Amino acid sequence: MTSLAEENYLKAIYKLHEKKGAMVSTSALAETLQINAASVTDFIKKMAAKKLISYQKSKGVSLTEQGRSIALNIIRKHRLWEVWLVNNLGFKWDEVHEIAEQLEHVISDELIESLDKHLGYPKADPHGDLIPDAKGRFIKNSSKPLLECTKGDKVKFTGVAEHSNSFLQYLTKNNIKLGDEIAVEGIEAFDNSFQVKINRKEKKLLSKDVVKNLLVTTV
Amino acid sequence: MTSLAEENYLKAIYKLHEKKGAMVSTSALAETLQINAASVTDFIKKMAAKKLISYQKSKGVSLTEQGRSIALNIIRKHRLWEVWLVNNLGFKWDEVHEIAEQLEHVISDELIESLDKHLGYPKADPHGDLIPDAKGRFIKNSSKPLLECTKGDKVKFTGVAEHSNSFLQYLTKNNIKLGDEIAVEGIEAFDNSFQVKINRKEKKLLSKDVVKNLLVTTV
DNA sequence: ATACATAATTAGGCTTACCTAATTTTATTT
DNA sequence: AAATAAAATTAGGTAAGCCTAATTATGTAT
Repeated sequence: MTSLAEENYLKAIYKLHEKKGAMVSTSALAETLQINAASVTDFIKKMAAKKLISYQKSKGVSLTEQGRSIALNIIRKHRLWEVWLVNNLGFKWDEVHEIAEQLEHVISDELIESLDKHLGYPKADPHGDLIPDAKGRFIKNSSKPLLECTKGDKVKFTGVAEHSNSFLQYLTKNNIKLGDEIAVEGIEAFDNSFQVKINRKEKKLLSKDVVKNLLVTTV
Repeated sequence: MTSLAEENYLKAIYKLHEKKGAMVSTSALAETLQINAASVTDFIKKMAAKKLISYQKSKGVSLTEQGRSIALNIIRKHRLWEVWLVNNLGFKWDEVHEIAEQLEHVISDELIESLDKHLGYPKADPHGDLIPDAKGRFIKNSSKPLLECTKGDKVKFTGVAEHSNSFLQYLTKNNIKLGDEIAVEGIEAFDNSFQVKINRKEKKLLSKDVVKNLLVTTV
């Protein structure tokens, strides 16, 4: 059995590894989990003893196969619940994170497989994050930040690299939604702001902070 | 905030009070929660200090208004989740209890109100147990055990007084479902078994153990 | 009313998951 | 390379929620 705390550590380690690569530091974990670094050191030693992670003193941790598999299962559950909350219960994409943080810890394979089926086996959550299958496999996609595009590119908005409410609400307020077509009409060299046209209609100016967090796929 | 343990104690106290009336004993709580009596004594003292229950040493506990309100909220959530699991995810009525035991502790008023709406404001769960509203109020119904009926009565099966899997599966196996009409055609004085006719078609013999756990409403 | 059985409580302990303060290790400057 | 800053660890401690064993109440039968 894996405790609630262990599940949260595994998820945090997975996400930090995904973002920064290599070993995950004690302080990074402490920061994301909002737990004192001393407590983290303590806890990761116990997790290493259980073979959930491998731990090199003062160097950081990484997931074992077992740990990675559990982490992906939590992420799978989190994202499926988010789909349900948005598609079936009518929540907005900036309202579902906290609730899914609780629902992801409910234990029942039958439940999660039924939910997956009920939702029609979605491939991504409401933020465009991919949903791993029951065996922890992703259907790889090829999205990249809009920032990496050049003038003349025509792409589809398929995900966000930043999940804060303020960013999600900015997009909502500006009527930018997953699936929208984005045409890059110009890039300001000075501040990297993008002049774009959304869905062949609306012209918009997007700041660098925005374009680096919009993930897009070439159509 | 109310901890998981507190929520489980409150729910157990509520149910024991409902079944047996009056004060709930330490040993009854220990038995239902599968926790040592000494631990229960300890815990109820802390709950009494928080005004969740009132506790008379060596006499037992009862819920305060606050405790009752929390207990009813947990029960509300449990039953709404059961409805969802059966109606939307395709689970059987004997498969939902454990999952709902976990889901009932998820905290979000918005979630539970959206769920209630999504389900069409159901009045009862898949076992016929009434669902309290957000303020902890029930729409009282007038069901009674089939055992209390007499020959010639024609009633509707609206709930079960026993929630064990073996009983629920017995009913499923014998094709007896909520909403069925039951006509009492005869009662055997010796063993209190009932000769009934279900939905004006099937004749069935039901033992006393069965009829005392079938809750029915006069049509 | 006394003896006995059952229920409840007290006392002392354990584990999990956190904390602070002090110390050691690692990385960065100068 | 020494000094300093930052990160990580160790040591000792706490609260929640459980445990066992021992003791004290309560209820029942004679």
